[in-house]
Amino acid sequence: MSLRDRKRARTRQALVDAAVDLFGRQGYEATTIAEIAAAADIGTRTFFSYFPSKEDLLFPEADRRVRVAVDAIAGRSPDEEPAEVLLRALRQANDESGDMTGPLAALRIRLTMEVPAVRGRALQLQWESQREIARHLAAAYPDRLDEVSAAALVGAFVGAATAALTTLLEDPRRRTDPAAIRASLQQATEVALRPWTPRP
Amino acid sequence: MSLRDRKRARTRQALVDAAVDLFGRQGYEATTIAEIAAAADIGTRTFFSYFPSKEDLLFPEADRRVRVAVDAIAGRSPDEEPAEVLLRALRQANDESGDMTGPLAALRIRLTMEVPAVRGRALQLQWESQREIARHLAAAYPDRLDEVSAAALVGAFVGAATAALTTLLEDPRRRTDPAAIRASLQQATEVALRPWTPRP
DNA sequence: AAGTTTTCCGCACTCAGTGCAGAATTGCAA
DNA sequence: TTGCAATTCTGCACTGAGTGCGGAAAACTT
Repeated sequence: MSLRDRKRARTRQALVDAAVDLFGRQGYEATTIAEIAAAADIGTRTFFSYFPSKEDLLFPEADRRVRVAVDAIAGRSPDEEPAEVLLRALRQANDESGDMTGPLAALRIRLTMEVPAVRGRALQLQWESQREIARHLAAAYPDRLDEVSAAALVGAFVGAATAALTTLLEDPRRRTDPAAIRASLQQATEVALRPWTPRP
Repeated sequence: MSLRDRKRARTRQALVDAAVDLFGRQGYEATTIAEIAAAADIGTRTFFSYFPSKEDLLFPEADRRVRVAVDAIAGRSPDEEPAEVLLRALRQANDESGDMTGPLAALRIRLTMEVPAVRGRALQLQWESQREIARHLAAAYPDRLDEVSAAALVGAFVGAATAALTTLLEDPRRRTDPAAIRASLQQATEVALRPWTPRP
């Protein structure tokens, strides 16, 4: 890794840190990009060569989750059902992306609920991830899933998990309890996948 | 309906018409709000008392679909399963909202795929609809569905249908033909909902 | 050390969106 | 019809996101 790359990574991280700090202290909308850039000690104009928009500061590793999920699909075992692979892939994406904890994650959850622009960006990123995963899943099971069915399967799963998790996180009591969250996520995935799994 | 209300409705429609025309001819991003307002013969400033943003011009009846779906839930028969009611509600929302045909609908489909800002708004509106429907469904089955399960169920339905429909509409041949769109919608909901329907 | 490539960043700009205050329009009552 | 109150319209001034451009600065290469 060259000096250039290291410096660039450092600046990028500084931007995220500055943003988390400022968003947390003054709120999202009250913080301008100029302030964030100043706090990270770069010119305002330069900000846009690191992030395309203000919202993206909150999702600095959006592609990593997708990569993990895609790898999980690639590493399927020969007798796994599509729904099983998908379940494993999404679980792995949540576990391994390492993005579930820390101040950034907490802030992201809060702002996604409170600020429409952030929610919009979150939904858009999720949508793109979902499509990418569906493409890979369809490619992994060319004779069992056409593209439309794969999209429906992934859509059902992600939709159920997202909706359930959001509803859950709205309750301030449950929001703080990791065990409750994990349990409900489990419940949601079961609801979503039940129709696709073989019945007794 | 008073003069005021009628005039207001007429202006609102004029804005949508002007926007459809301009978006279609020059593209979405190349059209400014000032142009649209001028075409509808109102001041630029006044635009924002009709629509909160440029994107919303493409979704002028966003609440109607939700109302239809909620009414459908309210009119359930006593022995209907939650999934059946939901299926009927979503079908009805698509059929009755009358928003599936005409130049606005065609433009909306195209721009939702092509312009990120439009897609973001579409996803956000869908998200809100979904939550509203989930709330009503949970209220309709207080002893069978808790809030989280209802959210998961609706999320799975809507997610599957949306993903399937989008994948279908990506085919440029189908996208231009209203009959094909209707057929695709039918097909998409069938694919998406097949797993939930009773098996032979 | 000199030249090449990449990154930085100030400047000027466009456009979305907001607050405000006054003008215009409409509704209502006498 | 006229006069008054409520609502709506709209110009003005402003903020902030985001872009294009061109030159300065930094990093890489030989």
